[in-house]
Amino acid sequence: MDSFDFRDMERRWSPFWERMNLYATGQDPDSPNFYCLDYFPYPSGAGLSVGHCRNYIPTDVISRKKRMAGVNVLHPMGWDAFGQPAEEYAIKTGIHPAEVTRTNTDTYRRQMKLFEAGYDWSREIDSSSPDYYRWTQFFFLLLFDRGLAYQSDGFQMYCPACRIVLSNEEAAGGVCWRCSGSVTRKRLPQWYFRITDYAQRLLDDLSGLDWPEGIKAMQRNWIGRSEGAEVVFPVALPGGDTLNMPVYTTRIDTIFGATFCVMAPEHPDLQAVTTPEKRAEVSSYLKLVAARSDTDRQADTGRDKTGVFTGSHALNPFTGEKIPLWVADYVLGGYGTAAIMAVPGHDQRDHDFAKRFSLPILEVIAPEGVPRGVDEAATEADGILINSGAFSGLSSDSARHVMAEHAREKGFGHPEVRFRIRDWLVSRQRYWGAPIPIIHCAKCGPVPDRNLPVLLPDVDGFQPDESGLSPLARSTGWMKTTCPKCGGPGERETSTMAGFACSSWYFLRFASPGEKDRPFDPEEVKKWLPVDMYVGGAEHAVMHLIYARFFTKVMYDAGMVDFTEPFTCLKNQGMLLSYDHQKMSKSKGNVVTPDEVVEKYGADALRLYILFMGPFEAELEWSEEGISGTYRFVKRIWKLFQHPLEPAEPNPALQKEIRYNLAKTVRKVTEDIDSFQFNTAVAALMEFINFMASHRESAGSAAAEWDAARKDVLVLLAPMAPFIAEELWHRLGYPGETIHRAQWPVLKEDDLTQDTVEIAIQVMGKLRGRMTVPSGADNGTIEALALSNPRIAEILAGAKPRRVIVVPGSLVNIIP
RNA sequence: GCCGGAGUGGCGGAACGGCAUACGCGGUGGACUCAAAAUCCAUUGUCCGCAAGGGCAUGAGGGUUCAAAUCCCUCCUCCGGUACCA
Repeated sequence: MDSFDFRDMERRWSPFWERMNLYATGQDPDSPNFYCLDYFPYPSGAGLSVGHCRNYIPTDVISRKKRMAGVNVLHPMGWDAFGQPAEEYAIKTGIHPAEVTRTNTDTYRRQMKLFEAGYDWSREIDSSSPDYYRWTQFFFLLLFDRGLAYQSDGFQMYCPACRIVLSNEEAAGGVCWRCSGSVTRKRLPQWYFRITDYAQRLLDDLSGLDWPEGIKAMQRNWIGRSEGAEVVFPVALPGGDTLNMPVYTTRIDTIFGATFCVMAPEHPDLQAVTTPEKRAEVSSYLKLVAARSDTDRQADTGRDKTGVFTGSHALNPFTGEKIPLWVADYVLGGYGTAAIMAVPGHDQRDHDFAKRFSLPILEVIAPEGVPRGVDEAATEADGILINSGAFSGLSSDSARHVMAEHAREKGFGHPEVRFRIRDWLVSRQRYWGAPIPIIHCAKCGPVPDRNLPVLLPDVDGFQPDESGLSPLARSTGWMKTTCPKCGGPGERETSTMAGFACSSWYFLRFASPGEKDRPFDPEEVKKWLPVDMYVGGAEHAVMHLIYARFFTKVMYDAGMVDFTEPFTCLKNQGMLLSYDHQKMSKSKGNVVTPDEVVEKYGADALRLYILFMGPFEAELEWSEEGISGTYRFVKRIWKLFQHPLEPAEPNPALQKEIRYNLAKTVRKVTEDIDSFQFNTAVAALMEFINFMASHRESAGSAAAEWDAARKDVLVLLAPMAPFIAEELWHRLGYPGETIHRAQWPVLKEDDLTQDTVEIAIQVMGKLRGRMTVPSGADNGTIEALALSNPRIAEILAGAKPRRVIVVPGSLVNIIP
């Protein structure tokens, strides 16, 4: 018996498969196509941990199984290579980010090959290469030409630790997505993509996607559609003029209870409405607000509200009453119209504010028709309108329609749908990104530079400085150019694009990665896209996934693709915690690498453990004992397959049992892999191997069945443990160059029928016995057999059962 | 607060109306060994019992059903997301 040596197998088969080009993209025109994609990884200096394997091993298993089922598979890998860490490292060490990136991608690729993640490496892409980023720039211009890219000067989210501006998605919760540090605001001119134009479509199309509910819910929440009304409140200005101040409300039904209005500190008309007497007080309040970070301002919703009276009054167009206009930072500058009507009786935030500053509180909604008083707290529930003039008696729901229409007729408002999502800030004052292909001309304004790629120049240092300008601004030779439109002097835009721009179209590039004259070949894209199976972590619920959906819809509108959603089916792998119950991190020193695991237990054991340890989506913990279990499993298979077949008298019962168990296993493993239940697929294989091991001495009495079982079980095992499957396939002399091109076993339904079945006997729902009956037995026979069972007869003690329920093939329940 | 997801042996988990605890880990006893590792065999929810057998167990409490971990209602805990969005 040969001893088990996984290193020997890995040394032999890895190069063998590479030589035969096993993972090449399928090209059979008669077969269906399947595009299986992993999230575009950023190649960090830390390399891969076993946590990443929870992404890459399952997609590899799916791809292998599809290939064996005769499907053309596209399963590519590439690098989201632009980004801050490489640049930070470059700043520290002076090594060019391109070189850092090359080192890191080499490591990633090597590690992926270590556990035999089977990618078509001939399609590898790198978003930091000019061959790629010229097309990222092309898409920038596509958006620019369609009026979807614009420059604007406003307050941005800014991470002081990373020294970089952030999009709203990247600054969710007032926290930087990369460093988790708190975010401040900075006023800088920036480039935006008009994703808000697509808000409704981004929302509507979610419903048709086979994505985790949680991710869809997060996107709906982020898009944040609300239906309400805009109402104009005229404000008498100190100089005698009138300013029309629109406010947005979802509760126009409460407008008779509006006792004051509030502007956000950022409101553009704040200075105009501030009376001379209040000027000093308002400006010192603005200073106070500016000194507070956004996190302070937003995180603690329970803190005492602050604000200052502007001295002006607004006219409630429904009541004709003049109500004071305040400025307060609980009203946000970036949402709605940056001004609100405050209804303290029916909005708790307004209630808090009114209490603090002794403003009047009115009750205008009676929930379930009964006023309940609003002195202590606001009643936010819907109800019947009271104290609301002609509208009294209406329900909140109908009042919202009636009153918004009323406002429209009278010309002081209209129904309005608003979204929470903001435009996507894409420019970054950083070196290591795709340059924005725009030339600024004093005469023509921003002009597209269509001479792509606009190459990243070499610069002396990559360090961003406090000027808020990109390091590219220091490369004056590069920056100074001529305007493509008028030929006059022009200056290049020195911002680069956020990495999320690169990853918003990469899935298209994989269809035809070598295209020279266009971002992709439409024929190839038609063949492969949308992505059939997209797998990655849940952290990109809003960010990458919403940006990529937006890009796809823009391309659809431009007639470049014929689908509106890029990812048909999405799955999120669960996080893998380390053995100390904490997230793996370099600083905690608890990172487990695939390198050390493969060295000790081999790639097959690692792959099986990652699949077996628990449900694909669940958060799980790495365990050294756990992997020793799958390592033992691999060795058990090895031993079983070394066992010689001793000739013996045929045993039909055993033959049948083997066929039955094999068919059961084929069905279970096939279904479980297809539905991402890898843990139970491995368990089913373990059970079958255990079954075979317990019958190995008598295998000769069912030689044909035994051999068929060995062959099929190897094929079932092949996607999950490719090395041992290949090794044993060759040793046993099964046909074909490789097991990985063997036919996936076909389920033999007939083998699943058995002569007899075991039936559980319950009395009053409690298990009291078992019996074996012919599998075709009808309900009457089963009932009679159950009642005549001695143990059951004893329990019933001669009593005639009131009712008997028979579940064919499973159980019988007797109610005495 | 709101939105998602989850609570099952000592542990990871399986079963998602029909025999709870598959599979694995760990534990215990044994075989092999001078010994250990590796391997193999047996056993392993809990309580009562010598045993046969029985009682109790899927976060808590109700309900539907012949039958509930699974469906419905109320509540608790944990994880993730989000939060002054008018």
